Amino acid sequence: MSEASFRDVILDELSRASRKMRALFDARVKERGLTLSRARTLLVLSKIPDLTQRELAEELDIETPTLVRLLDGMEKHGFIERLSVEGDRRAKRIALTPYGEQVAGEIASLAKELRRDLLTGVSEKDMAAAVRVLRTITASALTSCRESV
Amino acid sequence: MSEASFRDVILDELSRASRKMRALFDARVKERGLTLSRARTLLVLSKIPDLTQRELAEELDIETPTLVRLLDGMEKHGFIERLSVEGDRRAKRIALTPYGEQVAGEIASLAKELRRDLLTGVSEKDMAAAVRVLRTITASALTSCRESV
DNA sequence: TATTAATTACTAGCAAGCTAATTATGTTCA
DNA sequence: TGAACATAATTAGCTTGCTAGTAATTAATA
Repeated sequence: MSEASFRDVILDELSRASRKMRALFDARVKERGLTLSRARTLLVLSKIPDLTQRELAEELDIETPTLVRLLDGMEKHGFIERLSVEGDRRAKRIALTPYGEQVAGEIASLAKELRRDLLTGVSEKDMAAAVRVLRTITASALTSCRESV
Repeated sequence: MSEASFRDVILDELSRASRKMRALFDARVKERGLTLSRARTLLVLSKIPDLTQRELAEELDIETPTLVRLLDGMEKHGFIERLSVEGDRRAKRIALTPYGEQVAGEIASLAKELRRDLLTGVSEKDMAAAVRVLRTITASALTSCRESV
């Protein structure tokens, strides 16, 4: 029947799924001052302490200016602190506050719940294929971007 | 080796791929005043003329306030016009300008190029699986969202 | 050592996306 | 008819994301 090929729709489906996922998670956690990005950040920070902003941005795969504003919000909400780095007065290391630590603890189960809600019925095989495709897209985007420089 | 399960990383990979795709396309077309969202909008408008904003938002699967600002920008760049709807003074129908029409024509090949660059090496089978997964995520997000209301 | 390079975080400015609330207009129905 | 309800576009306010450019500091090198 008259369905467009997967190739034709996949990029659209990609951004759609990404938006819907974010909207759902954000709606669930907004009362605590959380968002998907803040949750991701808290998770990373609880696993790898004492990252500088540069390192944290790399870990999250976002640009440093994006992180600056993300951290501004998180600092305002009392999740994190910016601390100085001895030996480099330019850098700041990001530390969880006790409150941030506590919230980070709760996020693990929220993330689990999100995965359960969004991925039930998805076979392990499809999941593997999807991850392959997503990684290809990411890698190719990077390559194409560099070529045009 | 010690890689996290696909289930654990897929949502992260999803938002990453989406961001990289957008960044690449935006970088490619920014000189013409285009963006990925504007391009998508132009494509829809060239296929289905005379949509109202409400209908267009539905077609694009975005909220109407998001569309308002999207159209503001596109109007400013001369891609589209807001025209009145006879019989309903609340509504506006969106029309391509001649220039918008011309740009819409160019977008088809830009989209093709994007798909080529991002999806080479991806098997049709993986593509199908990925689309299945993405649609499941989108549908489940909608369901979960409605449940919590 | 002094100058040049690179690096770190930041600001500014833009666009996209969301929700909530508003205004104007249409529709329904008592 | 009038009152209540529904709908279309908008505004306001928030977050995320990007690029480009800046100030301060550090590293490298002539």
